[in-house]
Amino acid sequence: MATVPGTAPQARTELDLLIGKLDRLNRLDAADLKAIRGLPWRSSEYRSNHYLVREGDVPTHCCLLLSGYACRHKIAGDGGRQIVSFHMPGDLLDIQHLQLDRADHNVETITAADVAWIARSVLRRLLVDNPRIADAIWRDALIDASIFREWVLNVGRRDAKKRIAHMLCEFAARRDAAGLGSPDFFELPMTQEHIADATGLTSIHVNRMLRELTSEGVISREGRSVRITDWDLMRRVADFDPAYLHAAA
Amino acid sequence: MATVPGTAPQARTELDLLIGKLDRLNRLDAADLKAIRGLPWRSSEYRSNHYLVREGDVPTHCCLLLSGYACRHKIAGDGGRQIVSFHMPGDLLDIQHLQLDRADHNVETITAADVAWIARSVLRRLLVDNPRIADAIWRDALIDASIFREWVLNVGRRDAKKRIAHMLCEFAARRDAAGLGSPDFFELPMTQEHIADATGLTSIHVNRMLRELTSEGVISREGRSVRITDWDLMRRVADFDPAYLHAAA
DNA sequence: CGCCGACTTGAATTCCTTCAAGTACGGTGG
DNA sequence: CCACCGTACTTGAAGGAATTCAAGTCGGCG
Repeated sequence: MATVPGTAPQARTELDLLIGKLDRLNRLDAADLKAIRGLPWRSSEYRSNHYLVREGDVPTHCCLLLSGYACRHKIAGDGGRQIVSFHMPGDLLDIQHLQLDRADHNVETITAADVAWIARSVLRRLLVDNPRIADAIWRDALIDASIFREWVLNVGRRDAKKRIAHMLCEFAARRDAAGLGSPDFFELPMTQEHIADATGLTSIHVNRMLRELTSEGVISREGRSVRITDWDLMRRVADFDPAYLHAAA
Repeated sequence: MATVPGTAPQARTELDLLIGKLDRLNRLDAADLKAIRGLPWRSSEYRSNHYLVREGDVPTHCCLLLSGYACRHKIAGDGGRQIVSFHMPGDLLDIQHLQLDRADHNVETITAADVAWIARSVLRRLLVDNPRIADAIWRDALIDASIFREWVLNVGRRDAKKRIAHMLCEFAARRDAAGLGSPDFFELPMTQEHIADATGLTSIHVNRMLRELTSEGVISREGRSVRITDWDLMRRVADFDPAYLHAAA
């Protein structure tokens, strides 16, 4: 878990994913880029299944995922886990802590991951001084909320196969929009248990449904790699309409 | 559906609920109050089950609920409806349209309601000019997102009785926090079908679970009025912890 | 080479849905 | 005033999607 102070500008290509994302949300100018690149932050490496934030924490820093994958989740009274979002490199994991003092959910790595920590106060100042960045980040937070709404629909009103297919579509579409690779073929970072906890199912049933999606020719699999063999069919099976992601046209 | 231009300050007690809510989220000063009271808006009355915003719309105005109740919902491909939030007087119903151009869900009245419409551009200017108001509104939006996360958990990982009980707890707690009345006894504005569509169940099963909650002495009912007879038991049955509402201590 | 986590498969069970009636209530018009 | 109607609510029985329980396989790693 080496800690690297980020000082030299040329060492900060890690921020390029975030900058690209914010620029897509709201066109940034040179001053904005300079402000982001000048942010003081320190990064740490973590193994898979490491808690970055725990429910109840009073965070002093916000975290940015530089590499690897993470999720946010809540634990029910009976111990059941509900994953509420998946995250990929370039995502801010807990931007709500700019305004809310206490964490209402957990943030945990799924794979090994590099995370940049930025002080809350520094980030707040950045937003006050750079309205374009502020707008971009608020848009990001509001899209986050839109995704939660779609997840409520997914878990509340779709059957198991559609839920899983929809989750795969969303992962592919967001990955594509973030410039992280093709939406047709990709390696899933999450286990079938992660998928189960995100879709409100058991991992056993996820396994069966993935099998069915495969046998029906919607996807093909090799290990954790997935190929969406028929996107047209997939969209129908998953009831997937990417409008809720509010990705730039 | 009479339309009343809001011009005379003394006619604007309708805004007091919103002002109270924002002040609770982030202490406002006299200038803030003046700015809010000076907002140009027009209000309309609507019957129950009236669409205020439709998925796909490009809204020019944001709406504020002055009286009555409303919900936001999405429709699945098979026609199933998923309600993603309930709203009460004083709530801004679609603040995300400050930043996002296209509605990703519907907003519909549950009861007869008075709604104030405020132009997007006017609201944006208000937030730029009044940072305290901006912070309050962003906090509100982030709490909204927190509630969505809890709903994902509710629908994904709790059984039918817990889901319904949790929804009742949330309604009571938010109503109480907004100063709209006691959390122990209240009239539900929504039908059992609304409850079903919010919890991912059928109205038939909602009916049976309400019956069970009643026979177990957790609640008592008369028409649509509900009394929570044993809050301690209710919290346990519902797996309810109000921390996610981020209500001021 | 043996162990552990992730994945796979089958059978029994359960919670919730679907289907099918029927009741209660408020509003409307004859 | 009351018959009529529509909406919301209630109840029972049958069916089904997903869970639970129980084994067992596969692959990577110490």
